[in-house]
Amino acid sequence: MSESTPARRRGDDLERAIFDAALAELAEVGYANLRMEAVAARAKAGKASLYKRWPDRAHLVQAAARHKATEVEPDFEPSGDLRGDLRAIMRHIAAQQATPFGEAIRGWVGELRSTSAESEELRTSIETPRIRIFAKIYEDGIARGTVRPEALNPRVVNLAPTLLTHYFLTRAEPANDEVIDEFLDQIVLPLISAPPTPAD
Amino acid sequence: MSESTPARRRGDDLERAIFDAALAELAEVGYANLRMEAVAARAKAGKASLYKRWPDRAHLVQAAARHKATEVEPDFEPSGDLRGDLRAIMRHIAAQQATPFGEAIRGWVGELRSTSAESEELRTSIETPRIRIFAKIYEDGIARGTVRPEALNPRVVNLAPTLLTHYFLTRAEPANDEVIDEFLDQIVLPLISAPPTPAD
DNA sequence: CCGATAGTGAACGGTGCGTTCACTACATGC
DNA sequence: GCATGTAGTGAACGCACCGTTCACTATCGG
Repeated sequence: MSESTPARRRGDDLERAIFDAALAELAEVGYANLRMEAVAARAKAGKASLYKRWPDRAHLVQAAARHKATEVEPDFEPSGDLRGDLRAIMRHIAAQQATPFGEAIRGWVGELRSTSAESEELRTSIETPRIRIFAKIYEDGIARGTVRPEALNPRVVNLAPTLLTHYFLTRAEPANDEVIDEFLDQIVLPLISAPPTPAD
Repeated sequence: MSESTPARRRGDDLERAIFDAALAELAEVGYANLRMEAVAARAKAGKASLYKRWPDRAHLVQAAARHKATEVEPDFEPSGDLRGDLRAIMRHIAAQQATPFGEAIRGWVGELRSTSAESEELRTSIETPRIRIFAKIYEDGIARGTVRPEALNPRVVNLAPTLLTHYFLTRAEPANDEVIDEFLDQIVLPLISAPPTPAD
């Protein structure tokens, strides 16, 4: 029968199951109330298997977040509609924050104390794909003359994600569509848009 | 003698002592490792006195942060030097984040789950005085013609604090002077500055 | 098919939580 | 200045979860 041998998992297989369990628990109870025992039970794994891999809750959650973060972002091709493209990406990021992944990030932030290689790694693994996409959009806009070349400055490229992340971290939920539009129309677009070419 | 009667404190007196102890502990061990017993011991108070006032660690820290936040910010008068004024205020905020207060904020963020009246209150009690100061600076700049009137938009007024807070939350430490200058020169000033009055 | 490797599940001591209780210091009204 | 109520102390307690250990078992590779 199907019950007799429950098919014991190992290695990456098991690891993925643990990540899934951790993220599911995060969604249900939040980082602060995450119990290692609950994660283990949910993953149908022994606690020892968790502690064999990660020294504590913080590292487990960080690893789970990194796991999710590295799942390939769909490659994005600018459509030429600058505002529309930015809006789509920003909504995508906000939607991601509404996910267990967002809860993992919140927990990670709460636990941060000193700059560690691991936490730097998590941060860049989240930022890098976002930077790539925004840079692509801005490059496209620059080529079309709608965006100022200065928009490619790293801090500027990171601005939109920064606004979304800050909003998410300091409230209970991600920015909704209206807030995203405000970010766009009041901050991002005014900053990056090329002047209306008066003498061209 | 001085030792015989240790002068038992009550009410606000005791409460302040507890806040001080909590903030000192936060500075030493961080939010994640904050122990109620340690706070009580440091404040030379009974645990019961803590739990009489706040239901748990999260509420205590939130209250301590609010307590610090409402300590009056020195009233700031714009000097006319837009960049210099902004730089001074931003450095002030960054310095505040390097303080136990910053650690309290980090803990509060990590614990946030749903929008509660208390957490909204903490957020606005931090934002409001900052908004007042930045608005004052921008108004002054508008009067002098160096700042665009659109700078008074709430999201724009909040931009500089947002950048600082996001930086602080996602790293182990607050923005240093160089980062602040980059925020100013690459984001804030380009966004708020009035165009160089070509036809005036 | 056998040895090595990796996972399971239960048990354990330790620690901090949040509560309770008998006791004590201070504050107030008389 | 004495009696009474109020607020704080400090120790103790049960509990939940932590992180570890161990005897056992399933799976993998040769």
